Amino acid sequence: MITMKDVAEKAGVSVTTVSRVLNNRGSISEKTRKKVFRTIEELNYHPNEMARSLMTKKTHIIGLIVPAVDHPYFSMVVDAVESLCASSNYKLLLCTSHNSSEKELKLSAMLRANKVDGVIIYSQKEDPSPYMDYELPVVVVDKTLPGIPSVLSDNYQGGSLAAKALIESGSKHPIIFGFESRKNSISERRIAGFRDECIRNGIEYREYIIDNELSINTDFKKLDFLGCDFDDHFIKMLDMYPDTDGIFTTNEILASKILLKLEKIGRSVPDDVQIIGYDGTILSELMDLTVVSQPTLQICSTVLEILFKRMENKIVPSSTIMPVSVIKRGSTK
Amino acid sequence: MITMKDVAEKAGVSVTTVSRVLNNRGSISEKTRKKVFRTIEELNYHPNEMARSLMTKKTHIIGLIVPAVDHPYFSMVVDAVESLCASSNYKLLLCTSHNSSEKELKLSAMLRANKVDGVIIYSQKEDPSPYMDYELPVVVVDKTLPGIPSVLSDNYQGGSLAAKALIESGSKHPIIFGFESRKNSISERRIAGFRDECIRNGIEYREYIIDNELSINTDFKKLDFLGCDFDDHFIKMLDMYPDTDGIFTTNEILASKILLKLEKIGRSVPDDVQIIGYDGTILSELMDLTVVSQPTLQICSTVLEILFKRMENKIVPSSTIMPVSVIKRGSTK
DNA sequence: CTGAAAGCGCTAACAT
DNA sequence: ATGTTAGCGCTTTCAG
Repeated sequence: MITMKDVAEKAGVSVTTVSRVLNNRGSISEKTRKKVFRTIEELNYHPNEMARSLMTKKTHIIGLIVPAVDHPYFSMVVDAVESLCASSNYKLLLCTSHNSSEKELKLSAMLRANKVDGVIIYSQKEDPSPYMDYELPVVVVDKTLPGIPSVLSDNYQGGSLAAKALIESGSKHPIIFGFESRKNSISERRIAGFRDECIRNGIEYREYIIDNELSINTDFKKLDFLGCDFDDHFIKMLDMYPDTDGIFTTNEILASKILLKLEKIGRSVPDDVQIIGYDGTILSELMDLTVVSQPTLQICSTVLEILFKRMENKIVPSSTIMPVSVIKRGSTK
Repeated sequence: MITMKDVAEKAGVSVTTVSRVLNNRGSISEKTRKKVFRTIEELNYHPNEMARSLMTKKTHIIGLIVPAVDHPYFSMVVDAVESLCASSNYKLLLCTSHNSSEKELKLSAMLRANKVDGVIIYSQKEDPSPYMDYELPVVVVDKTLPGIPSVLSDNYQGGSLAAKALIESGSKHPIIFGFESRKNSISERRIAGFRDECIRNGIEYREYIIDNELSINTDFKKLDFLGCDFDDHFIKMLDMYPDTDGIFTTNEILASKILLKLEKIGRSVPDDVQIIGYDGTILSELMDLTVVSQPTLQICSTVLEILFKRMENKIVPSSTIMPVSVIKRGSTK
């Protein structure tokens, strides 16, 4: 392995000079600069960023913890964060927590040990204490954690917009179908928004919520919970509320499943039943699904903006809420 | 920031001893070990992995370059690689090349500078020379590059299986619809397999290939090429071949678009026209699409296996081909 | 069983 | 304009 020392010796200068040439610091005669660059070429030398980091105490690496990458929404998030990092000359160390709070803790410790410059977490934790004396700038997303800056989209508004969209396009008996309503979760806010909007419009509020420890993200591929799979739950719901003519789900995957299932049992979408999902990834586009769309790119760029500010010890908002919007497609009238 | 020196001083031992305790090397009296661990706790000390890497010359980081994360197939890949890395105690530095050969080059140089232990590339390059004197172990995926170990799925077989599936379920006039047939590309192999299988079965080979510099991955969200969008091309194809009763596309996104489009223009799937896509991500599952499915997890684990071997300077196969299979769903009979 | 000293590859005062 | 020296936080001989 070629080091700066090798270059210095071969070029007949000191390592400091080589360092100066490379970092464009101080003043160097054009002659030595040329010579150094030539030797660098000849030796095919590449500076060691790790060694540099050890001195500068900056790795230019951002750590990102998401529940899974293999999920349309988070793949969008990861893509956005990576692109934004790259354009600010940062690199991305990517971790998946698989919705495990313990894994998240281990990963954040690992990121600290690896001296990343900042961390973004789609957190599972309810307890902020591990991040209080964490030493590293952190931003949590899709959740508020006391004392930690957070960025969320307006989930309450999302639920409300969904109800409004359904009602405005003629649904008399809308229902929300989904899972997980832990206090303070994003699902819970979406549900609340939906409920309140129904009530405001004088429409009976209906829900079919599968209260499950496994959230959608853990096992979104199976969608199999409490020993009872999606089909069973869905049929059960239709039995309970046979006059259902509008369904809101707190994510797109479930909405897609429902779309398919309804067609299979001979109920037409959107004429018979309307569907509105949540997220706004490529999936909803390809399925022609009406959705509440999150401004993912803007969310991520806000997150990074805040993280970068925190890295410079600037004051940042303790919480930032981004507005959502409805994208109307073929699953609603 | 707490360093080993702080721990050593407070515990009244040398840094060597602290290092030994941490790495479980040499022999340490139970008493000092206890004392050191206690001090570490008290001081909330966390070893600096960067500094350690500088000595050990191992970062335990793997670099991965994919065209995009925001794509169902690659999000699956990234998820698989990350999980496999994590279970081998490696971390993942994720990069996107956006199908640019120059970006790929810059990224691979960056990864080398950051002293990752190995690199996995979904490469865009035709020229292997940058990776010949790269110093780092590399594995390329979905492409062969002379002199660089590669892992691919059997794209020819995939095309052939697609044709076979279509023909066996009654298609008399199958066609392949897609883009990019650059020599040696994976699409080209899929097309070749499809063509040969048609010929073997005495069926007229038909294709509608949009030969485009922009590959599917670059702009898969728009699917808009040569100033002519998907709809135009698709309608043009149906005009050219009105008796089409089976369509094979070299990816799932296109297949999904086609599925929707056919329904819109009143042609029923699979009764009127059958569709078979390629990849086998969550998308095909949700769209109830028959596909040629890649064994993504196995591919990724093979890639890592080879990479780890290369990192130990073991001999590895120059190329490994994995078999694909058809998953039958609702878009074929 | 423990410590002193050297050094990983680089940057940053401080000289000259 | 350039070199000398002293580290960054850690591991690793080599002594004792």
